[in-house]
Amino acid sequence: MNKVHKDIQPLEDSLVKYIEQASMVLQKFLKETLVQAKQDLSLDEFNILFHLNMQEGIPQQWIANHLLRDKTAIMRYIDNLSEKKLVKRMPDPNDRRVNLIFLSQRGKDLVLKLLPLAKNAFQEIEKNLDSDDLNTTKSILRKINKKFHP
Amino acid sequence: MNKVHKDIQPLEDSLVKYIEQASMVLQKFLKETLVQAKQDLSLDEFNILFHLNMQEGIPQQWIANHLLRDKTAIMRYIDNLSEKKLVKRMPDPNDRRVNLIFLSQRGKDLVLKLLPLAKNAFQEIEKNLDSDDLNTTKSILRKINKKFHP
DNA sequence: TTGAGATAGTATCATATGCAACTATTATTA
DNA sequence: TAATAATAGTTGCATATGATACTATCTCAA
Repeated sequence: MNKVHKDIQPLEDSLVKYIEQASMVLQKFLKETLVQAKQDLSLDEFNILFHLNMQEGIPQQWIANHLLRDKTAIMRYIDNLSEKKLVKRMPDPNDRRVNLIFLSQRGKDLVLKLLPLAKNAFQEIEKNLDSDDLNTTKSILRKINKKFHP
Repeated sequence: MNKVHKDIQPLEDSLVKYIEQASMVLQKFLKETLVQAKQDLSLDEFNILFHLNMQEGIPQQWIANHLLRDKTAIMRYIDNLSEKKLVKRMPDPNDRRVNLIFLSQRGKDLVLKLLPLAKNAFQEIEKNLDSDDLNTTKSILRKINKKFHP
């Protein structure tokens, strides 16, 4: 663990690497938060519930695009959430191919219960970081996201 | 897809969300780059090869810590890379529990071949982004990574 | 209006991944 | 020193995930 080739070192200091690392450590942190809250939910399921709290009646495919996941994965998450009576599928009257996903009352209650936890976790992440720098970071990441997922 | 609850909207604009998204779109982009290069390598395997090019003779556990993956995953990657004769395991003379991983000549050649591709991809990602802002972003992400993975 | 192609959701399969248990070895401490 | 704990690597198992192919429905153009 000694020899270091300097001409390759720059890849180590790359934005990509930092993003990947941050993504992983934050996922672990958020997973632990969910475990501590004793919720048997994956991060994606959690995410779906929060989306539904903002926008009810969205098609599975829309969720898949938004979360950048395969639609089969979304399908299974909705299956699980549905079994837990947290969401329900309703046929779209305008397009019979589509299921619109809605939160059940139980789902709404759960989101309201988890919201403070999520906010705490998010605040914990941004704590002690300069707010101008945070905005710069968000702006850069937004640009990257738009560029590669227009 | 119409009603939006404003009090929850802030979670949408969170740093975490941007990081997760960026991580996903960049992973997809880099995977495609690897596919186009006709290399049957996972991103993690690719990553391991690059690490080894900088620091030869590292234990599997060290790679696992550094890449934030389970050691069993690393084990399997090393198995694969080993079958492809890109790396070799050597017993650590100072600690007989440890395997030190080395690049083979074949592995070194492959890294040298892939290095320009990686650099291109990385430049493509950072293209048209203000370099001061990029540095700010890296700094913020470094702080987050250090905080959650000390 | 009809037929080709696109799209949403689903089922199936192969693979990837993480967890827990196990072995061999090393470190710690009583 | 002897006994206990910790660590690296491995194996097996359960689950997660993505690719593919399929059905039903819709869109669009000839």
